Amino acid sequence: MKIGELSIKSGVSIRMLRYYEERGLLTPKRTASGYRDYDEEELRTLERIKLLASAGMNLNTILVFLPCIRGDQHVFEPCDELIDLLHDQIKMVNEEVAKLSHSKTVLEHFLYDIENTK
Amino acid sequence: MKIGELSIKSGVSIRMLRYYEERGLLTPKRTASGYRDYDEEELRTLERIKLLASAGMNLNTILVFLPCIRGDQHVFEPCDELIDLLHDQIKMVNEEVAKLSHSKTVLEHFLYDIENTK
DNA sequence: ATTGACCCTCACAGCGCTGTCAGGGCTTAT
DNA sequence: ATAAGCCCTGACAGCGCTGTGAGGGTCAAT
Repeated sequence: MKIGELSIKSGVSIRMLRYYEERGLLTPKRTASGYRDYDEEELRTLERIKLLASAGMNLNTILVFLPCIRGDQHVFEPCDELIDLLHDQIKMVNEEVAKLSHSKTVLEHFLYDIENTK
Repeated sequence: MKIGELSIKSGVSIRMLRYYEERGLLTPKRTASGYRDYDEEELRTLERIKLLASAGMNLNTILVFLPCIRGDQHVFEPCDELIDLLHDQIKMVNEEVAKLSHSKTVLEHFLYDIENTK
């Protein structure tokens, strides 16, 4: 399957598909004329990438995490050391949430003040 | 007070103080020799900027919001139209939180799978 | 053979800050 | 007058993607 088709199937832009390849996340074969040629496995990999990205991982992190995940989203053996990475990631998310909840407090405080002033 | 002193007092880097000026958030006087000369009022303004920034506002937003806030963090009259802006901001924060909570779900799902696989 | 739709690579731009460096003046004390 | 320490402007770099454009092949149908 050529890049345009994959892009439509996956909802990932052509630009990004090429970028994923550049970063080593996808490695499609090439046709004689140099066109990228993706197979079904590649599509499944792409779904995994989207999943990991939706968990807030950047591409560097995904790159090390990716080999550890099967298409059905379960993890297999040789990746025990990634538990730490996962905990780090969760910690980052928690910190982000804490920050946002603080932001929200400040904003709501403003709103309260406005309504009590006018 | 010169920029270095303000930087230490406020905890804001010299680079950022100059940037705030460039963006119109601070307007210090100048000495005869061209040095920035900040007064106490400027320091108070800076505290307000920090507060707004901690609420997740970017400088563009702060720029329109700033004139509406007194040093004691209360809002005054002529800024009613900013209620919308505030609601928008809160909405953005809520969306961000929702996104993060989804991320966390995905991550915890991974963790669960790892622990049930090994 | 021509056209249109698709593909290729390379590379610049932009987000919203923030650091850092270069090249140069000012101030104060010795 | 010399040195240390501060200040000035201007400009480039980097984060982590993502879009877009240039310049140029390929493929399928007509």
